[in-house]
Amino acid sequence: MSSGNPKTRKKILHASWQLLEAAQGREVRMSDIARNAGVSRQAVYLHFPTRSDLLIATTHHIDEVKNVDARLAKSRSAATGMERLSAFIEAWGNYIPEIYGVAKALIAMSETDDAAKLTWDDRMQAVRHGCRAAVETLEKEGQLASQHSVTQGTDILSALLSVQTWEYLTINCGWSQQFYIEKTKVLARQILVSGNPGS
Amino acid sequence: MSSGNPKTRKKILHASWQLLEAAQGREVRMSDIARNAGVSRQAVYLHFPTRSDLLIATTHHIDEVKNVDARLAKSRSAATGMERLSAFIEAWGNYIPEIYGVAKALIAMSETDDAAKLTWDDRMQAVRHGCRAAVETLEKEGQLASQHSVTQGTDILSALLSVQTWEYLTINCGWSQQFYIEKTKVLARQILVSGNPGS
DNA sequence: GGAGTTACTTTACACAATGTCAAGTGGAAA
DNA sequence: TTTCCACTTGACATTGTGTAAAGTAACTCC
Repeated sequence: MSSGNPKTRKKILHASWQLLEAAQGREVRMSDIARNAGVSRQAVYLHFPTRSDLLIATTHHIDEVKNVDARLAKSRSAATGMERLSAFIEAWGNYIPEIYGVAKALIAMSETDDAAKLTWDDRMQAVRHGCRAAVETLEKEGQLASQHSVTQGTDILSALLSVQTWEYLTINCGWSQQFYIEKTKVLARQILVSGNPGS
Repeated sequence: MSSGNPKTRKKILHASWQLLEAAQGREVRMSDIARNAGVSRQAVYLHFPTRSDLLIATTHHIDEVKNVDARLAKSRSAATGMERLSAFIEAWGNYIPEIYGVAKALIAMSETDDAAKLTWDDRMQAVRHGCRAAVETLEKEGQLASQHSVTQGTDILSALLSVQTWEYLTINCGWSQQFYIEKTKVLARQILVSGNPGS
């Protein structure tokens, strides 16, 4: 963060982002990123001491550009728990494909790198907060299905909204993005809302 | 398969299995496996030309020892769709922790190795078959929730029973194995069974 | 305008892990 | 006794990450 020209830093982050999205997180080397950014491999290491640092910075960079926080926060203004649930599923669910490549790389890195794991866990924590807010609202309205506590409902909803589940349903099962969003809303209602009004 | 003493092969497979389970799939090198098996690193390469081959063989070896097929098939003898659902969730859900370490390694390998990907996809296909059989039975009984088709129900159930979802709920959320099984049964009923009798 | 600073390039190398190669060994079978 | 088999030993190629050090071009400050 301290050393180097911010313009070069941005060039590197942009190249990293672009390549990771294009390759869906796979087989993107430091040298590929350097070449694509039009700088030497060592310039990358001047800005980001390790691959993990670069992946983490790329994640934060995308968050900033795409303004995730604001997008997720929007769901908080919904009036009812049901609306809040839908709004959050839309906000996060539609964000996943935009970060999928980088997320994949970061998840893979998490297996061996603690800093990467912290960054990803932090991200998941933010999603959990959104989930919990929706589930808590349902509970206050007396609408939460009796089968689950607030915490359990949060666990289940965030599992449903995990990148891994998104990946399985869209990429492996062939669901379209729109279908994934609609279906996830239906599932969340079936699971979390008492009386279960369905689709 | 052709060359080498079958006893040595088994020693290697056993060491591989043991180490992968202990390390939960992370940071297990060919040399670690060789040392643990009491053979030279090159002996491992004589039996398994690549790391991917060894992981694949280890997966098959565990399946054989643990007799997965028989365990999964057992659910097919259940009378009703609901019972079939429960039996399959128990059979597969309780198998996951037994293969988790090797599964993790194989999934990681799948990112870069086509043969590993084929092996893992094949495994997932077997799970899907079990899921589909249960969902189809529900449908024939007129019990399948109207929100989902057989294929969609299969997609959802297999997502719920994925290793990744198991990992998230047990390891990240702290659910016990037993709780995971019971909760997954409740979820499957909420999602798939019309009228939704609950827990 | 010369000295120093900054940001980057170039080149070289250390290191870890996979995978290859070839010569050697020890025991069992012909 | 010779031959073969299964394995060992040790050397090496390759790929990717990360480090180190010298060089360069532009810009800044007296």
